[in-house]
Amino acid sequence: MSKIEDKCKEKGVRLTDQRKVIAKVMSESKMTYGSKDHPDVDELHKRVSLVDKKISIATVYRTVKLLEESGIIERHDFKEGKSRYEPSTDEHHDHLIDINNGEIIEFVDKEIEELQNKIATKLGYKLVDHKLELYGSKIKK
Amino acid sequence: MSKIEDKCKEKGVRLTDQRKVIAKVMSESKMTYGSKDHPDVDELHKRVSLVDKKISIATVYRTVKLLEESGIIERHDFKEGKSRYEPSTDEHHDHLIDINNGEIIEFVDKEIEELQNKIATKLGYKLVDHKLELYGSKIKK
DNA sequence: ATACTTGCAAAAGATTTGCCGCATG
DNA sequence: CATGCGGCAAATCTTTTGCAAGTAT
Repeated sequence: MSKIEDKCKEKGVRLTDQRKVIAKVMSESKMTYGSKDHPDVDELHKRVSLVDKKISIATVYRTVKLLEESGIIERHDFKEGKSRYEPSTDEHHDHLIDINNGEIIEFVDKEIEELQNKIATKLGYKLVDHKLELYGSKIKK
Repeated sequence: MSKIEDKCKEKGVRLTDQRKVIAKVMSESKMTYGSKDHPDVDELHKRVSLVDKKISIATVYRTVKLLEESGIIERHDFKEGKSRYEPSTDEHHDHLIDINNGEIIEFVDKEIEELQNKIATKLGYKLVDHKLELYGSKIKK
């Protein structure tokens, strides 16, 4: 059983056959496609279709929405017209996107997290969520 | 003549009647609607229509795209389905979005800018662009 | 004349939804 | 039985584009 399936049970999200396939595909995302994998709905649909070609793209849309609202996966809107998804992780991370080839590098930086909290507080707000994306090009050596 | 019109001339962007109206509306955005103003295309179209109701929304789309590519205005994709725009400023700033009412607070923080540069460099990238959005709720006193 | 702009409506791309049959508790 | 779920196609929403006519250089 996949990690995401586990989390669904914890959160009381009902697991149908279709959802199990989608959960499995999401769970195996980085394992199979590398740490830079952040598939969009179309890509997810292609992958689940390999397992069960009857699953419609509408179901994929409905499921990622459900999983996102349950905090099980995360949606990102990088500078394209569509959303990309990844399984939620225990430790929050941010993204650096290679502007030349679209590669996504994940990073964790405690200092920047604290700083964001400090800024929000200074402005009179409680920080609930945040988005930090760096866009850059590879330095050649 | 509006500030944005000025910048168009500097950059060699041709100024048609329609573009002048759109430039004016963008220039007066924060002056007229407050520092929290980041209108979307639909809102811009409404505002330019008050000046000249013949201007089509397609022209507004084409013009904001042009202005954005020229660096004269900036596009933001906050967590909604559509883009919002604001005139470019000399000093870079980021945004805090009130999750309860959608209000946008702008802020500048040198420290966080430096930190981002440092992170990109450490990862072997030259930082070209970045996006930082904080989402929070107002602290009551 | 040549190249750029615009308005209109149609097209496109991503996402949502109505309907209805099907599955599940 | 009652509620929720999934497939399909149609609808929606934002944004882009083809075309023909108009404008500027």
